[in-house]
Amino acid sequence: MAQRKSGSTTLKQVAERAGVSMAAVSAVLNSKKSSIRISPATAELIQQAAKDLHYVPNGLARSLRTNRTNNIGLVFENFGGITEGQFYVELLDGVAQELFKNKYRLTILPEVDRVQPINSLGNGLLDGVIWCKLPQSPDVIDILQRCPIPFVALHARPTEAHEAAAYISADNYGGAKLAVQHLHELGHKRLLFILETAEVDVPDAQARLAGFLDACAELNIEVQDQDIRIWSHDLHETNTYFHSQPEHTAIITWNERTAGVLLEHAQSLNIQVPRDLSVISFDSTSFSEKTSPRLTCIYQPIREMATAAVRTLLAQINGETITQDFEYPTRLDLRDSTTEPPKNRDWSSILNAEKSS
Amino acid sequence: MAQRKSGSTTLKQVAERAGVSMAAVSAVLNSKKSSIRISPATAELIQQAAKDLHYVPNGLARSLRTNRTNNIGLVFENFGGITEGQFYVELLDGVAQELFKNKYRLTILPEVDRVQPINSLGNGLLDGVIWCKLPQSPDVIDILQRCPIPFVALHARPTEAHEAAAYISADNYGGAKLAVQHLHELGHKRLLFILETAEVDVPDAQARLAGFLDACAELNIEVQDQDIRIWSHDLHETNTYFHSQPEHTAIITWNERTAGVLLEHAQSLNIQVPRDLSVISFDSTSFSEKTSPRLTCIYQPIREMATAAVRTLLAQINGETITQDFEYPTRLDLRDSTTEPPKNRDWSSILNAEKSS
DNA sequence: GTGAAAGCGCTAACAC
DNA sequence: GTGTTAGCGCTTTCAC
Repeated sequence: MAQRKSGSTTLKQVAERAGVSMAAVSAVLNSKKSSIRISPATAELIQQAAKDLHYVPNGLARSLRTNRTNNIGLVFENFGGITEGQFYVELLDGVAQELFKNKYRLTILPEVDRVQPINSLGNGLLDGVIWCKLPQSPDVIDILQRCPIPFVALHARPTEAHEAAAYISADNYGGAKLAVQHLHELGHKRLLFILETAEVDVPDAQARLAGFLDACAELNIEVQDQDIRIWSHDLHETNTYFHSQPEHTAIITWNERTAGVLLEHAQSLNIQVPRDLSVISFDSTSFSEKTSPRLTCIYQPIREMATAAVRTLLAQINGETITQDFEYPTRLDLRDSTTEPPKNRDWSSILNAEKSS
Repeated sequence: MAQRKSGSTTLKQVAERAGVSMAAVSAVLNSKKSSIRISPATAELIQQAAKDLHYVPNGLARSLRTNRTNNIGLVFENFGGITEGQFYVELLDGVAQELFKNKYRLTILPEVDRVQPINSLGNGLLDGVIWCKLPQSPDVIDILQRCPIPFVALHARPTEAHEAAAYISADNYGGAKLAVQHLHELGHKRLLFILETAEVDVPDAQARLAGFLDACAELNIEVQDQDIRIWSHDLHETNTYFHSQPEHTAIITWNERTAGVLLEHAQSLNIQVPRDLSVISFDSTSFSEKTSPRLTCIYQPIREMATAAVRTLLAQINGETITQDFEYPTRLDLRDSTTEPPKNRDWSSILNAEKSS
């Protein structure tokens, strides 16, 4: 056994020292509208005793009694894998700040056990849960319906278990459309749409893909099979791609990191963005100001969404049953990585120049 | 009052349904070497009853009883302000992964109340604490000595309250020296050392500054007052600096974000890095591969340090009283942002070219 | 106004 | 081997 927090003083000891009852101590220290009233003199006495003894209330016991923990859980599936980039920093920070402001603590949950999900969610430790990028699989719907505590899905879209949770999402469908429209207005006719292997199943991906396809259909942009790709970005996909001398004049990427990798590769191959190739990404955090060229992006308000998720959750915890969904609008953040399509792009001379250099 | 997790089944109900005692249920479900032994038949019966009732143990009650929460706290002072960049992502992810592997949960703590710090640390909710960038102020030392739970300081150096905690740090002193040596070997004689306003008081900053000064002294590099600056990077410090036509031929920055901002500004002013100016930064995460030019860095093993912090803490929690400190070596990661000092740098022509463009 | 006592759900020591 | 019971530390109802 380790040296434990066993030595700590209890409420009982404070009561004894002050010569009053436990109830009196509890009432004074919680300073709530209690049924009992304490004279200022004894209140002062109690305060002093508590101070003398360095009394600190045990949160476990209090929570057990009150059924309140002031602690909410945040689920990141794949936390370890995809935390690269500004997206998760802003999301996490947004959630944390809003929580702290309201005197709540934040617990990060590892992947929720799909077999015994309730073990993490229903064990009394959490007042509520925010689940990022909630997948739409049947087992998750099952979890939702059996979840005994308030639940908010962030960056996810309503499922069949719609009434069991509130959903906070960005208009990814509309965002993808904006991207296509922007490229269409610039004159692009052949687009590449890239998804990320690790996140191909998240709700945002499906929405963006749908938006891409619909916008292309509306604007008479032809879409072939090879115009939609799923990359892991750890193989030589990019090199292979460029050396296949593709017809695409513009690429829509999954996120800024993905775009960053692409920009790097392009640069090393002597491909100039946006002159030879336009690139547009999702998210639009401070990262997109740091790439060269700066990234044109579809913006989604990551931080606001995080704040909204917390507010919705806390409202639910406080008994408001409105499980209103929110879909945040996206917009185009124009920077320097998109322009008109190249007139006479000659892949071989571009790639040859690279070899000779 | 909200709809609460009150409806959940208790161990008692399971016992009743299985027709056995509570003790039997507890023993079976915890499957520990208990003093009591259960026949396989009744064990099966109990398992079934628990399953039928969707029983999930209440963690609050269990922790209250066992004095164990399987939850550790992570303190980020300034969490909101300085979370930009890869440093915190790697740190956080490193801590989280190692914790999850050991069946611990992670709670993020907002700024610890300096007046009543024990309220967050001694309230029974946490088995231990990791405090990032622990400052060396007297009140913090006081907190340390009164902290009732195991404590590890990450990215911090031993204070007077040395025996009260374990310290995990990188050799920032040596790292700063490496940076100066590298620049010295390239021929630089006038160096600028930049610190960050928000973090000028963290232990790493002091160590780096000391390393910088000592290395310069050893290598006969002159250091004047204006060669050490504290920037907030939200003003026009950089512009003012460059337009003052400084003599420095190389800059050592606080972190990659800082360096990134600097690179951007330089580029917009037509200053070419590293031809006109060498830049070297601390940290060396994946970010430094994405800048243009790629950043030469002093590497510190952020993730390993996070892992070590968790391991040390868990060891302490399990009763090992060794509060061994670790100082991780740093190294130079050579990339493209440093080279020999410019021979005849003409600020006016560089900055004029910018105006005309 | 104040104090005694019940009990949140669980575990572990101790009788059977 | 199995069941009974005493609390962990707190809040809150109910008599005084």
